[in-house]
Amino acid sequence: MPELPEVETVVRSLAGELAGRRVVRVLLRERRLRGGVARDFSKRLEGRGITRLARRGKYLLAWLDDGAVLLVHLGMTGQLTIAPASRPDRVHDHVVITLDDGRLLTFNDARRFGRVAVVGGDALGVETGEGVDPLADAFTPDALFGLTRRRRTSVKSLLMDQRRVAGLGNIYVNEALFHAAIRPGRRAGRLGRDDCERLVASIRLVLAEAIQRGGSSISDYRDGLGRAGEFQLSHHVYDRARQPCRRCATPIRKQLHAGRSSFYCPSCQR
DNA sequence: CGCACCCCCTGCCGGC
DNA sequence: TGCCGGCAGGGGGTGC
Repeated sequence: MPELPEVETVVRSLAGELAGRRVVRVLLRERRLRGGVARDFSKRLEGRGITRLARRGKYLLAWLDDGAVLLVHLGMTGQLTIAPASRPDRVHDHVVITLDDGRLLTFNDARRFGRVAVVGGDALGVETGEGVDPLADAFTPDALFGLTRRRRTSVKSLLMDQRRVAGLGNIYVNEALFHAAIRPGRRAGRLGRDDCERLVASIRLVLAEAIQRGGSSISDYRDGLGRAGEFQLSHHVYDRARQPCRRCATPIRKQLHAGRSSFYCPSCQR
């Protein structure tokens, strides 16, 4: 599921609900999430106030009033939702946080690839990585051009490497490369400045539209209030193998790159 | 450095 | 109908 637009949508849907709230109680029902949940997770959260929400790459950050940060990564199937106290228990509800207004903030994750942790504010960089956020001002054509120099890897692999660019996953890389008319398998080092200019603009545009439509709900994704997104209806290539290109009607091709499916139009993309 | 493979886990879908 | 293999938006590790 969740790439930058989905995490951003969760952040936006929860920001007003959580800012100023206090954590009353934490019920940790499953510690076997990615990396394992630390023993003191609940203790570091209980009694703390939540000051504000933010996003870094695919991480959701909730700043606490002691300077620490609750960090949530949704993995593939994670959902972080707020609901009335009357919400019944569901399968895969791994963390249930009771807030001071009685509502429940719940982390549900069928596959348990997600991660929750409380970390010191100064450890954020180490925990979340330092890749440039593609919506940040620092993500310029020059910056991307620099990242690609002397890189023999594919442009798709490079863009999905969270240590370099933080937030893009399989859906939005494929969509952005289609918009920029660049094939996923192109060697990063062979991109020209003009390619990087188009690619930065395409990434920004695709992400902005996706956020506007509330993200892509392929199957599991929901925002913080439980609502599905709609951007999957606007996909041009992702999960459209053998279907006609929306621009030229050529069948969309599916191909494996480093174990992940790539989708592209062999006519529009070069 | 780059990549081909593993792993982690559940759920769903299509084929037989 | 039921079973089984393959695949899925995530990341991490190893060995070549």
